[in-house]
Amino acid sequence: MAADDPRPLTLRDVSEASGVSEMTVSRVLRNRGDVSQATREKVLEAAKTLGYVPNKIAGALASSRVNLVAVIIPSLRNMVFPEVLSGVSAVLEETELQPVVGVTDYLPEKEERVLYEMLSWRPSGVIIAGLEHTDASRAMLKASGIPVVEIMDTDGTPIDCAVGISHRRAGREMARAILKQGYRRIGFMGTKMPLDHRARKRFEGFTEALAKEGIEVIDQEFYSGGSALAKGREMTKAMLEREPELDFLYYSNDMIAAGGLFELLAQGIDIPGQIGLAGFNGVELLDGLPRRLATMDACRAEIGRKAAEIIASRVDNPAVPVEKIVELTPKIDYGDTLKRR
Amino acid sequence: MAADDPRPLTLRDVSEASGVSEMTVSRVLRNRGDVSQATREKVLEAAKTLGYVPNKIAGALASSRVNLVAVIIPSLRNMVFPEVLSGVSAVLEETELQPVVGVTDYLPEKEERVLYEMLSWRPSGVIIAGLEHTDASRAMLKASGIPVVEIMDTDGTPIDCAVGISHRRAGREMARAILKQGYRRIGFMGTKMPLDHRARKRFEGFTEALAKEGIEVIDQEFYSGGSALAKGREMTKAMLEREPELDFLYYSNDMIAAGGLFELLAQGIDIPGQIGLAGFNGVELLDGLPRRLATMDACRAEIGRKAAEIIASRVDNPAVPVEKIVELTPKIDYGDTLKRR
DNA sequence: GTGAAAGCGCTAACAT
DNA sequence: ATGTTAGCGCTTTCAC
Repeated sequence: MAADDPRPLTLRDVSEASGVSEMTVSRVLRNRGDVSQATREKVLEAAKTLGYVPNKIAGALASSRVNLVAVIIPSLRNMVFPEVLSGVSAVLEETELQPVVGVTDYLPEKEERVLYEMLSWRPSGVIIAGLEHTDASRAMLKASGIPVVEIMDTDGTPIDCAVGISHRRAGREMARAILKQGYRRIGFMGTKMPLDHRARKRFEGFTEALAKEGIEVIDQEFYSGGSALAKGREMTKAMLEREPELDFLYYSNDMIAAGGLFELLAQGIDIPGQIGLAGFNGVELLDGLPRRLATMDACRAEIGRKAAEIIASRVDNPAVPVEKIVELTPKIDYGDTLKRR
Repeated sequence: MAADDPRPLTLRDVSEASGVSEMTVSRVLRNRGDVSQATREKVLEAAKTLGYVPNKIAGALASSRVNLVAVIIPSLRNMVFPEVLSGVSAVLEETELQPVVGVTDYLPEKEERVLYEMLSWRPSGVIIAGLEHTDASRAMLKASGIPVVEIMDTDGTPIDCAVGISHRRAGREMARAILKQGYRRIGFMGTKMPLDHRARKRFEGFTEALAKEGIEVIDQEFYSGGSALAKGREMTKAMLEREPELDFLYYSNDMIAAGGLFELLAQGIDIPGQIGLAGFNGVELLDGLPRRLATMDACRAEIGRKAAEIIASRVDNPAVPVEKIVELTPKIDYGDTLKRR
C-alpha cells in the first residue's frame, strides 16, 4: 500500500480547499459552463496540490453517461486483433470515448460472460468480433439499446451493423487466383475450425470455388495450440510426405504459411515453380522473410477505424442512419510465392 | 440501435416483476445473506426473463468496491505484453477481479493520462510496466492507496513493490556468455533507447560487462518503427558492410534477431562459427525458424502471474506483508547460434 | 428471512 | 458566473 489516508479525495475536499462550491469545482474539472478565469485557477490549483482524481463511478451514475466502448475479441496473441485495436484506438482518441478490451479465447460461453460483465458497466457502444454468438449474447446486445458493431466478418446477419470482409469470398478469390496460375494439386492447412468461424468460411469459399472447376483439395490438416511457425513447418513436412505430388499449399494464416515456407526452402523445393504457397492476413511482421509470402490483406486497421467511427457517430447522434453491412474488399498480394513466371 | 426501450432495466423492475423487495433481489443476485429457496427462484426467474443486467456503476458507488485491476503496458503489438497479460488473466480468473488494460505507446505523458483515467474508475489495484514514470504518475499511484505492482524490471526503486527481471544483469550475463565462446568483435542492434528503458538497461549491462574485459562494441545501430523482421535484416546487412570483421551480433529483441538470421543465412555465413547471434525474450513464435536463435527468457507469463497474485492477496487482506522486489532469474537459451562447437 | 431508510460522489436542472 | 436541490441505482445498516 502506498498512502496513509484510506479515504480517497472527493469534490468536497477540493471545494473546501478552494473555497468554491462543489458544483463549480465540478464545472471547472469538466470544462463545462462558464466559470471565471480566477475561480478556474483557484480550483485547478487546489485540485492539483491535493492530487484529486475525479470519481468516474459517481460521475457516470449521476450523468448516466459512460464514455467506454466495449471491444470484444477472441485473443490478443494473434496479431490480427491488436491491429484492429490500433484502428479503434486511433479513432476513439479523437473523441471522449475509450476502448475497453475483453478477450473470449474463441469460447462462446466466455464471450457471453465477458459481454455480461462489460454491459454491466453500461458502455456507450460495443464492438465485437464475429457474427456468431450465443442466443443469450445476442439477446443482451439487442436489449442493451446501445450501438453494436460486429467486426471482421460480413457473411451473416448482424444484430445491429457489421464491418468486415467476406471470408467466403476471400477463400473463393484465392482459389481462383491459384487455379489461374495453373496449380491443380492443392493442399490446405489451418486452425481447427469449430473455434474459428472466419477461417472456416475461408475454407468453405476456397473448396467451393475449386469444386466449380472440378477440383478438390488433395490433403488437409488442422492444428491447435503451439507455435504457429513450428506447426506450419511440421504439418507441411508431414503433408509432403503423404502427398509428394502437391503443387500448392494454402494456409489459413500467415504464420503457419511462413513455417511452411521454411520447410520448402529447407527441402530445396522451387517456389513457386514446383510448389506455390499462400497464407492469409498480410501481417507486416513477415516483411523480412526470405521470400515474400502470397497473402491477402484482412483490412484489420481499417475495420477497427470504421467500427469506431460508427460507434462515435452514433453516440453523438443515435439517429444517424448507418449501413447494415460495410464490406471491405481485401486484395491478393501475390508476393513471390504464387505467381508462376 | 437495437432496442425500443431506451431505459435499461433496474433492480426495481426485477423487484416488481417478482414481487420481492429490491433489497432481497439484490441479495439473490449477489449470493449474499440468507434468502429462502423459493424467493431465490422467483427472483432468478424474473431477472432472466426480463434480461436484467446489473448496473455495476451503481453497485460500485454504493459499496465503494470495484473489482477491476488496471494493467498498464506500453504496447500490444510487442508479443511480450500479451504474454504478460495471459499470466495476469490466468490468476485473476480464479478471483472476483478483472484486468483492464491501458496502453501507453511508451510515452510517459500518455502513461500519465491513461493512469489518471484508470484511477478515476477506482480500481482495486494497479499493475504497471516499468519503474520509470513521471512525477505526477508516481504521485497519483502513491495517493491512490491501492496496491501497485511495477513489472518487468527490477533495476530501480518501486513505488510499492515490483516483479521482474534485472535487465542490466541480463545484458551482463549475455555479454559474459558471448565472451566465453571466444567472440570478440561484437555489434549491437536495438530499438531507439529513450523510449525503452529495459532495452537500454540491457545494453548498459552488456557494454559494462564487455568493458570489464577491455572490450567495446564495434558498431551499433538503433531503429524505430517498421517491421522488426525487415529492420533486423536491413540493419544487419548495413552493419556487415560497414564492419565485415564482426563475429557476433547482439540484438535487443528476437524479432530483429530473426531478421538478422535471415540475412546471415542468405549471405551463406557460417553460424555460429563465423558469426554468432543472440536476441532477447524467448518468444515461442520463433520456434520454427531455420536455426534456433540464442535468446534469454524474460519470464513474461510468470511475471504476470506473480503480479496478479500479489494484487489478489492484498485485495483480500491489505495487511499481508509483501517483498518489495521479486526478482526472477532468466536463463540463457543457447539455441544454435551462440555456442561454438 | 425480509424490508425500509440512508447515502455512496457526483451532475442535471433549476435557482440566483 | 455561481450556488442549491434532488436523485442516478445500487448496497449498507439496522429494524423487524
